[in-house]
Amino acid sequence: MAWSFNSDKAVYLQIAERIKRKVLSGEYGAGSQIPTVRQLALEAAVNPNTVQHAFSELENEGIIISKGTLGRFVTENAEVIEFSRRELAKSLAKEFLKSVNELSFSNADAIEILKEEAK
Amino acid sequence: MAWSFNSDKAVYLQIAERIKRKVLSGEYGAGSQIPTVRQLALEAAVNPNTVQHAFSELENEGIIISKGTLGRFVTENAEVIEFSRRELAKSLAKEFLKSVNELSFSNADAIEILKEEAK
Amino acid sequence: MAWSFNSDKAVYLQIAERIKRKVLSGEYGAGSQIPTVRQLALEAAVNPNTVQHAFSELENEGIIISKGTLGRFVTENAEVIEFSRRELAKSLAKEFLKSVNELSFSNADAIEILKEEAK
Amino acid sequence: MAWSFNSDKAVYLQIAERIKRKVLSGEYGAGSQIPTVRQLALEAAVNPNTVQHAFSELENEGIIISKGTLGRFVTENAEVIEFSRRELAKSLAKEFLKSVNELSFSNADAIEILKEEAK
DNA sequence: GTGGTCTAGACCACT
DNA sequence: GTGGTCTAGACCACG
Repeated sequence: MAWSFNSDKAVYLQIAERIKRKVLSGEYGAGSQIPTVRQLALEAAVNPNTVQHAFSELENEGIIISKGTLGRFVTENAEVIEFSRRELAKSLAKEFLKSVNELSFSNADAIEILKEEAK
Repeated sequence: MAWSFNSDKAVYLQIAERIKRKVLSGEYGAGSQIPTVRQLALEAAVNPNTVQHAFSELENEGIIISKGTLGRFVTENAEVIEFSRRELAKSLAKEFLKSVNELSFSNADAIEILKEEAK
Repeated sequence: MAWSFNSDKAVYLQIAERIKRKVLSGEYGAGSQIPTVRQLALEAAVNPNTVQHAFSELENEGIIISKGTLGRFVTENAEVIEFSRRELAKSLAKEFLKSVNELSFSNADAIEILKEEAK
Repeated sequence: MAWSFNSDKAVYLQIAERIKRKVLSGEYGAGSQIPTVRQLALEAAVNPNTVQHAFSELENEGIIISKGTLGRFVTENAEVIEFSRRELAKSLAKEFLKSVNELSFSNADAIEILKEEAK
């Protein structure tokens, strides 16, 4: 379970983010079904509408697809997933850069430090 | 003010983290005085004991030094600050690596992506 | 006023559609402010959330932009508007084709009929 | 059955329109019998008088013919059907033109767009 | 049962 | 005041 929310981002965005990561990491494989609105609402202890809102975001990105009464599924379009995967990685990279820049490290420093850690 | 706490880490560690960043980023310069326990407790809307606990952590790392009744000050030992700065950057790098690894990117991929974003 | 809703499409989509047409037709010029959520909700006699939902759609398309407490504005990006304008025209053309096809007219017939009417 | 009515046109005209389309599209072939007033009234969940009114319209156009106690039938006069079919197509063309004109497209643009979609 | 839509009403921050 | 978020609860259609 372990649904904990950070207070400074909208809950529905945090839910969307988690689902997204599960999809992009492959935990939810292409074409596989996603837990229902009501299930997730129960687990996360939020209103079903909030989960609905989260799913809307992911549908806009094309990551998940609603098949009406059959439930929601991960898209089978590998390109969409690949694109989102790369975009997410890029945004993580930007975040990392921003953080180390605030510590007065240059971008070149950041790359050096990362290389060191990557060994 | 905007003090918001993430629910999955102890609050006192989160407070320590923030102060630490301010020191390492230079916002609180070497030798400069740090706001009092009461001030910070008020801003963060937490118990003064919690702030006290946060300070203990930073004192253990040698980043801040208590001068008794005069208050607390950022260490003037540049080496300590430099060391912590680098340690923090390393841990950020580790986090970044961990995140992108979860997206099925290799460390080499991570470095490539970072280089791309660093431009 | 005259807000009448068709029963076979979601109300929020019908609201979005109307706003969209006003933008694409130039009635709401680029950069101009759009009526507030509450105003439209009042005029249309629907819940503010429904209007909010409508606006979300248009924001996803990039047609309108929220400036937080200042209100919502038509995008100043002429390309986005031009693109949407053309897309809408295309979908109207498709609808027209579909309708006349159901009357057993060929696409060539449709073009002939249109040319006749266009004089 | 899914009979849904638009709120801005008289219901009897909407019913007439639907029956007319079924005739002109060939779903109701020349000379074939048309469902009874009662059947249609039931399906559409409206008062039989409303359906009666709709039939009157179609009789005036000569599209359907009442054979007293035997019921109502689609005219076998091919010219009448052909004429109505063309008139309906024309009015659809006018509607299409009007819509795209409102989007600031010229009639020539409309024809271009239609040709593009007709491929 | 499922997703989808809508209402009524509340609270928050201030792009 | 504004947009934004969230809750509680309802109804609908059936992908």
